[in-house]
Amino acid sequence: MRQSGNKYIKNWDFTFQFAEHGQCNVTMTAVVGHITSLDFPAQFGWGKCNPGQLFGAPIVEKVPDDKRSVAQNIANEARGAAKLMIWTDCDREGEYIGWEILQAARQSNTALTEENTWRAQFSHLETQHVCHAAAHPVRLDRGAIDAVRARMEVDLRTGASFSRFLTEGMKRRLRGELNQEATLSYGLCQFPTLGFVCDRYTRVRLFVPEPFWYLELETRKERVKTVLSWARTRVFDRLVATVIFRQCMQLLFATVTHVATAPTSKWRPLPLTTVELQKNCARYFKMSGKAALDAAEQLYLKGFVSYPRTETDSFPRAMDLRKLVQRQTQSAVWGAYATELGNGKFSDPRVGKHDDKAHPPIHPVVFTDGSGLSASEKKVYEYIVRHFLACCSQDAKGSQTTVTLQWGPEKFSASGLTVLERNFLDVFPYVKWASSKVLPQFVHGEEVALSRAELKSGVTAPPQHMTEPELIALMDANGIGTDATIADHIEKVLAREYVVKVAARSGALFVPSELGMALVKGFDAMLEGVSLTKPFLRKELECDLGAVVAGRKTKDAVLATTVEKFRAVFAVCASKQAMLVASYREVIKENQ
DNA sequence: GCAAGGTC
Repeated sequence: MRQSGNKYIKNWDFTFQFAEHGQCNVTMTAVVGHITSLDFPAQFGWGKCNPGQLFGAPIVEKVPDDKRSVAQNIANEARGAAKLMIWTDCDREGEYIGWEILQAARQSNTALTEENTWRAQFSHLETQHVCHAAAHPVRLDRGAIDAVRARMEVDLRTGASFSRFLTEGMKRRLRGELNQEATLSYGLCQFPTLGFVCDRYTRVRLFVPEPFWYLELETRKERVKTVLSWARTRVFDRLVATVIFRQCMQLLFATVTHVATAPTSKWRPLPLTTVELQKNCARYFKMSGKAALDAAEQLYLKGFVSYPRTETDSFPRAMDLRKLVQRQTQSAVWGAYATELGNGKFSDPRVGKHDDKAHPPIHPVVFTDGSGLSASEKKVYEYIVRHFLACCSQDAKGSQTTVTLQWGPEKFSASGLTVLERNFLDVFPYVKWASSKVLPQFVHGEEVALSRAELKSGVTAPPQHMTEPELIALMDANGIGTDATIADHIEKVLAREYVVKVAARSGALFVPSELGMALVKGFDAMLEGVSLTKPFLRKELECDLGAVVAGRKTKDAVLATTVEKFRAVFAVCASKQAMLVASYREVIKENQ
């Protein structure tokens, strides 16, 4: 092992027998994410050109200062190499990073080309799997490389142009009204994130409560009171409710039309992904998604848990999960449960539908009793272990009885649950599933006397303000950001003071600031038929990038149409900038 | 001073 010029990177020399190339002298080294970043040449820097020019400006690849040692190490080690083999994550970004590595290597060795560069395909680090990857390399995937390059260009051009436009334009026109220190940024991910928060806020503010009416029945049998709810749930017309109620009231009995008892179960969780970890830490521990991810990363660097950024919700078949369960038996808290699993209660985890082809689900690797960990690291470690043990358990089993009564023309029902086997629930206290009161024995066709029949009324409740787990779920569902960046985008809209985090008894809530609300209202007012505050443009881009990967579209075609689309949107915004300013003053006035 | 993506 030799040190490199970067303290995180070591160079390892060994020999290896490759199936295709025979015995080779190998140097294995590493990078730390992307090596290069896109930027505009100096003459297109901030304040040096009209922001609208950035849609057509040249773009250059730059090695940022903190990556110079990484690029230099690749160049040093590649000198004299006959072949290059890429072992980065097997996802789109990993493919592009592989291409960046090839460019860095070519700085010292132009004999290296895409023709003698090989790509190992692997998604976890089991020995067998890694050896198979070494023996069956493929080529770098041009489609994936092109797709990432297109994404980078679109993000840069749109982000830089709109951010400069907003920061310069808004501050100049709102001198004395807007904080002159502020940076007003735009990004294809941060604006939809802001949009979700504003949308919810507006729905809460504009909510008009609506009265509704419903029928409720009660029977008393075997001295047990059973409350039955209406099959229609509720109606919003008082007259309709009254007419139905009068009709029913002529009958003093209801008839049992259906009674059934069926087994039911509460499913154990799917193998843990990053998004799920962040949502659940936010929900159960009131941690921010960012704090949860940071803690998980620390745990990973200390060797306690697997790689924390993954979208995969199924374990590789070859993984020895029982061994991982066994390591948890020494815990004073969940050790007994792990021991039970080892003694025959182990069950193969459920198989989810997501696979990022790069990492397995998050799981504990090494046991720790938590000493030496921070408070958040302890919480996150315990969550990861309990989630993993729950995955390797059986579903909870129960029995559900449902009874349906016919009262005149209307149907009513009640159900009772008996939990028979708790299984994973014993190690996973975050999920609640409890037996309800046992229903009395109803018999099909039986006429039941009613102890109470009521026409009740209620009022619809407003939606609640946005919570962090809800926001994370919305971003995930709409393709805003990735497992690794969702928390960053939330931090970004907070840092820009577009969104404010308000403490509440149930956990933090997100509401837009006046500035955030003004931007969303302003952009929505300026534009027709296209929205910068909704997730659709990002989704369209992701869809086009998928087409590039699949070879249905070329990078240049996607870039041409996407950049043109944003150039046109930018032109509209630039011509209607007064509307943004008006929107800001309007929001301020409304709040006074 | 700008994006979003990767990561110790």
